[in-house]
Order: sequence, then C-alpha cells, then structure tokens
Amino acid sequence: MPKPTFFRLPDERRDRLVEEAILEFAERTYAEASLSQIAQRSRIPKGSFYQYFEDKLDLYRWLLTDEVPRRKRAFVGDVGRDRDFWTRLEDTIERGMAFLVEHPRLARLSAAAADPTAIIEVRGLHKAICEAGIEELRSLLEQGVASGAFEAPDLDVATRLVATIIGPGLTDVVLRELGAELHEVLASDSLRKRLGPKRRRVLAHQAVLFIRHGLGG
Amino acid sequence: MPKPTFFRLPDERRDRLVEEAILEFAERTYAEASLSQIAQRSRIPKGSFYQYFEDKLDLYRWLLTDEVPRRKRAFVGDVGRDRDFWTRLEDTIERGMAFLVEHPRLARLSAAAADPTAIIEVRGLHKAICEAGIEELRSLLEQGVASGAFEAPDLDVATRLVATIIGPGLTDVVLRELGAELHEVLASDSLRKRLGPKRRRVLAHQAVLFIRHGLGG
Amino acid sequence: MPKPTFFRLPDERRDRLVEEAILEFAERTYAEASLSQIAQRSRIPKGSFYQYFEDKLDLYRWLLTDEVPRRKRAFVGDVGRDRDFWTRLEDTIERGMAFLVEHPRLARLSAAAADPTAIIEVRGLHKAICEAGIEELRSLLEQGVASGAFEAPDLDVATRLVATIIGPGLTDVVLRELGAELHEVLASDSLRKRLGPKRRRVLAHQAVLFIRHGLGG
Amino acid sequence: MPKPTFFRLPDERRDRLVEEAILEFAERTYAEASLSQIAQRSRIPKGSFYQYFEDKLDLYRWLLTDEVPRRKRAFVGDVGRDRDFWTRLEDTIERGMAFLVEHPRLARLSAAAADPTAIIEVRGLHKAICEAGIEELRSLLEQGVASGAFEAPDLDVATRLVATIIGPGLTDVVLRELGAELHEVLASDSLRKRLGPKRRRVLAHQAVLFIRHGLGG
DNA sequence: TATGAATGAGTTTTCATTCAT
DNA sequence: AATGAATGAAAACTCATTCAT
Repeated sequence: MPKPTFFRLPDERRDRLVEEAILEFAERTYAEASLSQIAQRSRIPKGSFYQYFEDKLDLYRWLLTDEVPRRKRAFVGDVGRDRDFWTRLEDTIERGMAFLVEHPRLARLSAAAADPTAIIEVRGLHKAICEAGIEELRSLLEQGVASGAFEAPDLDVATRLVATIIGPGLTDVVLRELGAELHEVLASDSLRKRLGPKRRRVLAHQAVLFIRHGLGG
Repeated sequence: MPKPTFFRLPDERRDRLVEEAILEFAERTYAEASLSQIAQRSRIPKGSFYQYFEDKLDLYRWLLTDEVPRRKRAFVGDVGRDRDFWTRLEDTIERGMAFLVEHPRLARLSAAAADPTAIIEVRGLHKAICEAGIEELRSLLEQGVASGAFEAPDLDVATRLVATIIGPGLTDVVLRELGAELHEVLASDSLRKRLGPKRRRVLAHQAVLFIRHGLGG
Repeated sequence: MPKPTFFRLPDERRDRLVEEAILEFAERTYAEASLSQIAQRSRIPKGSFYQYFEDKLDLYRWLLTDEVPRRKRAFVGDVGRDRDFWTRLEDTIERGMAFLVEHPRLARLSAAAADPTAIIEVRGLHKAICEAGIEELRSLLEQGVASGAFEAPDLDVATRLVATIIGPGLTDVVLRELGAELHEVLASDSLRKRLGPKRRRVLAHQAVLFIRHGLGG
Repeated sequence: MPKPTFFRLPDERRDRLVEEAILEFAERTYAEASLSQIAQRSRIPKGSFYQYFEDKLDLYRWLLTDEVPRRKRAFVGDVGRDRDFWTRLEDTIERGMAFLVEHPRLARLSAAAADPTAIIEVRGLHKAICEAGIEELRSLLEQGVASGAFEAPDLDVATRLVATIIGPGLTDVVLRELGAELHEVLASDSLRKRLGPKRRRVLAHQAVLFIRHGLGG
C-alpha cells in the first residue's frame, strides 16, 4: 500500500508517476521493469519515490490490486444482471475488448497479473489476482447454469477454459485484427479507430457462439 | 546456433549445462534469466560458456527453436492421420498434457515462447515460434473442415481460440488438477504420479467436448 | 558532457576523480584505460561514477574537448597579437614547452588527441580536435604571410609540417633534454627544475630558426 | 624471437599468420590488439600459436624489430651514398612516402613503434626502435654537415626536428593528399593509384625545400 | 517532507594463456 | 608438433535501495 504521503500529493504529480509506472510495468516484467526509468520519465526523484511507496513491490502490488482494477471497473461498468446469460457474456466480452482497445496498457497490466512468475515476491500476488478473476467468472457461469442456459459436468474445468478464451484468446484475436504487435499497441493511447464498436460486437458474438456451441455446434 | 565445441562436449557436462539452462529460462524471463546463475549451478566457468554459445541469446534461441521442439516431438510422437478428426484432436490434447506432466520445464519453456516481450532481440523469435504453432493448428483444423467434422465461418478466429484452449487453457486446468503452483511444478522432474493417463484422458475428452459443442451444446 | 551532479561534487572529491582520470588517459589509450582503475585510485565507487558521467566515452570526451583545453588556455595565456610574427611563433613554442614541463599529463592527453585510433567512437573526436589545432596554426601562419614574414607556395603542406615540429617534434626534444621516458614524466607533477625558462627560451629560439631558415639557411 | 617451429612452418601458413598479425597490430595498440582475432582470421588455432611464439609480446617484438624492418629495407633499397646530400634526403623522403603508399600497414606499424606507451613490457622495445631510427637519421645528417651542405649548432635538436618532419609530418601530408582516414588506408593493399611517383616527387621536393630553407628562406 | 547523491552487488562479455590429447 | 578446449581475471555498466541535508 502506498504511504499516506502519496495520496497527499498534488494530482498532477501523482498522475505522472502512476501513468509512467503503468507504462513501464505494462511493457516489462516485474523484474525487468526499472524504477529508475519510471522516476526519470515521470520526473519524480528516486528519493521521493520512497516517500510514497515502500519499495518497487509496493507500487506494483498497488497497481495490480487497486489502481488497475478500479480503472477497469470504472470503464467496464455494470453489465446488467437482468438480461439473458448469453447476452451478458457477450457484453462482458465486448467490454473486455473495448477496454483493451481504449486502455491498452491497463489491459496489458491486467493480463500480466495472470502470468505465473518465478519472482518469489510477486508469485502470491499474481496467484491471488488470477484466482479472483476465475472466481468472478465462475460465479457468472453459475448464474448461467442456474438460469438453465447450459449444463456443465465440471464447472471448474469449464470456467478455466472460458477464462482463457475471453482472456488471452480474445487478446490474441484482437491483436491479429489490429495487425499490430503488442509493443506498438502499448505505445498508443487508444486504438478505437482501428477496432470500432461494430466490429467488436461482431467478434464478441462470434466468441459467444464458439463458447456456446463450439466448432461442431 | 551453438558452436561445434558444444556438441563435442562430454555428455555429462553438456547435459548439466542444458538442464540448468532449461530450468533457468523456464523459471525466468529471457531478460531475468542470468547466465551467471546457469554457469554457477552447472559448475561451468562463465568463460567456458562462451566456447559453446555466442552469447545468452544464442543459447536461448537454440533452446527455443531446436532443443525443446526436438524433445517435444520425440515425446509427443505422431498423433496419427487416419483417424477421425475429433479423436486426433483429443490425442493431441492428451499428448500435450502428458508432456506438461512428464517434462514440466520443457513445457513451460515452450509456453513462454508464446509470450510477447519487450526485449527487442527476443521479440522476433517469440513471434515466429508463436505463428508457427498457430499455423500448425490451423492446418489441423483445415483438415477438420475438409473432413466435414465441422464448419467455421472464420477459421482465423477459431484457430486462435482453440489454440488458447489447448495451450494456456489446459495448462491452467492441469495446474489446478495438480493443486500446485508453477514453481513447484518446475522443481519436479515428473508429475506422472499426480496426474496419470486415465485422468488425462478424461480431461482431454472434456476439452474436446467443449471445443466441439461448447457449453450450450 | 558530465551530468550536473558532477559539478556539484565537493571539490576534493571531484578533483580526485579528474586527476586520476587525466592520469589514466594520459598513460593509456582510450581503449586501454580502465574505469575500474580510475574508480579505485580515486576511491570513488564505480557505481558513483555513473552519477557523474554517462559512460567512459563521456568522461574522455569532456577531458579532451573541455577540461584539458580550458586548463591549457589558462596556462598558456595570450601570446599577443601586436608583435612580430616570428616572435609570436617563438612565444607560442615556448609556452607549449612550458605547458609540457609544468603539466606533463595534460600535455600528453592533449597530444594523444592527435593520434589516430581504431576505436570507432573516438575516431571522430580525435579527428575533430586534430583538425581544430591545424586550423588554429594555419590562421597564425596566414597572418605571417600577410605580414610579409614569409611566402609559402603551399600553405597546407607548410602548416602540417610546422604543426609536427611544434607538436611531436618539440615534445621529443624536451623529453631528450629531460633525459626521461614518458612514463616517468607523467608521474611528475612538474618538471620545472629540470627544464627552466632560460633553456626553454633557447630551445624555442632554435626551433624558430629552424622553421624560418631550415638547416641550410 | 619466434620458436624454431615457426620457421619450419609451411610458407602459406606462416604468411597467413604474419599478414594477419601485421594487420591487427597496425590497426590497434599492442594492448588493444587481440590474439584471438589474429588466430581466427589467419585460421591458426590459438593453441598452435604458442608453439610458434612465446606469447603476444614475442610476436609483437619480432614484427617490430625483425620482420617489418626487413621488409622496409627490402622495399626502400639503398638510397645511394655518392650523391649530393639534399638529393639523398629527398630520395629518402620519397622512398618513405612510397613505402607508406605501397605498404600502408607496414608503415603504420613502423610508425607505431615510435609512440611512447604505458604498457610496461613494450616500453623498452619502442624506445629502442625509436632511438635506432634517430641514430640512423643523425648519421645521415652528420654526413650532410661533413659535406658542407649545412651547419647546425645543435645536431641533436636538428635531428629530432627533421625526424618528425619526415615521420609523422609527411604521413600527415600524405593522408591529407589521399583525403583518407588512417583506417581506410590500412584496409587497402596499395594506394599507388591515388598518390603516384610524380606527385610524391613534388611533395618530397617541397619537404626538402622546407627542411633546407624553412619558411623564410 | 523532499530530494540529490551514494553505493555494492549484480549483469554480460572478452582475453591471454594453459592444459590434455 | 598440433590443437581444441578450459578458465579466471578483468572489463563496462545498471539497479534498487539508503542516506544526509
């Protein structure tokens, strides 16, 4: 957790730090990411950094568990509970793609949290975030089962498979669609122009069809 | 490519080096991985290393493009062309899980090659490997379509979705099954006892059902 | 260019670094010179060095293009424009010898800049410095011609010949006079006692006579 | 001195080694020059090298004190004793320029031997070679005095000044004439086409005029 | 509280020389 | 005698963190 001083910081200064941190951690692994870079690019003295955060891990943890999820929730909004399960899933997927397109760096950071890592300090962190994501999806799927949308002999397995589809799977599809490599994507502030809402809707629909009926459906 | 010296090395010495290298690169990112570590653990002087490889990248490239694929092919064997498409897919998946269970480090290294990375030298390498994997799967799916096993409006999208299922998706499932974290898995030489052929067959079947019929099938 | 930090350093510390750097680069080629040595001898941690300079080349460049010329100018002073050309040349030469005697290391470093080198990064640097020196001398000679002191069918050639006389040529003469080898000379802080102003004046006069009338004059 | 094995070597093999050694030492300082490079480029195993020479220094010493002077003598030939002193000087200079143009690498190596250096092992070597060159020139000048061509109040000083003129001075002039940097020159086998005998004769004559009458002559 | 500076442990890589076959 | 391989010492440079003001 950031130290209290961090929250007392002038907005502009704090934002600069956060933006550069997000960029750095989106581009590189935790171990690869360099505080020196972040400090330099955000023009925050390295010494000051340690007034705001305990250490590198503290910043990373806060981004992954607080800041990025907060922004993601703010963007994605509520998908709505009352509608049909499949529609809700499609919405979820579409919102996910929109997030990726509008906030590539946040999306990337979010995805990175799902990667296993050998760095001992980050391991628990990643694992927890990953499991939380799985839990969330699982509860959505449970509602699907409850509503009779589908049956699943093993919901655990199903959840994990669906999770990779709407996670890495769709990211992959979107990147293909954009014809871009990740590092170019991270450099952009937004990619709206290259993958607009209509096309996203189409892709989301295709994905749901796949999840619902598979290839042989 | 390794220098000729490398292949003339006494087996025991070469193996030590290779094993430690595989372990290091399986555990850590290319940038994180440390030659010093590899050298130290394999008890090969750092100076000697450069008799065998041009540099760190040379070793990494060789592992990713030659050694690991070679071992993987040797293990996975031929899935057989004459059988039914769905059976072949199930076999592919089962072999994949078996490989992960029997050679966790190789499997991990193999998977790492699909990760995008900011390190410029490795980017092209990863991308090429990734695309090669996609191409292979796509040609399998094309046979599926040809044999009338299924229809796919957009084979590109389908391929990528299936790829993540049988890649990260199943890895995830297997890890869950093993109840283990990646780093524990990487420490083991084999996990056969914890996920035997029978259970693998069941999981593979479930996965194929999912790919074939989806959730709502 | 040094980083600002460098100039904010306590004088004593900065001087230690600069002196040791000058010594190292005076004794050895750019490629041979060792930052580790400089750091060790000036008792400045290697890590700290990089707070002051971008890298080895940055330090070398600064010494060659800024620090040494600055000190040289400060020492040599103004030779005076109003006097007779030959007198001015003699003064220039005498000051050069004085500089060599009083600041052997600076003089050596200065001379090193005229050496061609295979190290690509330094090549341009050396060349530029060398050409600047030639230009300066040429403009002096031009004044000589203008004042009717002498005529020169090919001023380019003449300039280069005179340059080597008052450069390496006189260094050679002085070393001979001192009966010392370069490395002993570099070890001394001053050699005034061994080659005083009177003798320098005599030598300078001889040199000018040679330049003016040659051997057969 | 090379070991006897060296001289028993097949000509072709020995030549390859020598050529590459000359090239390497012409391009780089003794300390910078790399045996590995020489070995690699001449395709002589590093291990074998130590059958032929004691060590790096042994090779360098042999080149500087034996091989290069031998080749230089062979090229320069005898300048002739019976002619007029000034003519003989002009011939000497012209031959020197011819050597530089026809055997740039040998000439460069020869010149490098005159550079003082901090590398303790090479110091004596360089000094000796340098002094030998000076002695040779001095005896030529003595003949000049004897023949009444000129008088010199201090022959020591005169010798050294003339030495730098016909050494670094003319090298400088020639490089200027060629419009080339040293490293390009070293890459060529011969530069005859760029600086032919006629032009060399002109330059040599100019140089002699300068040495004889100076600027104000 | 802010911050510029200090630092030691770590990184990859090169090289002359020795050794074993 | 020939040689491929082994090796330790050294190089330049980076980084997270601490410290003094």
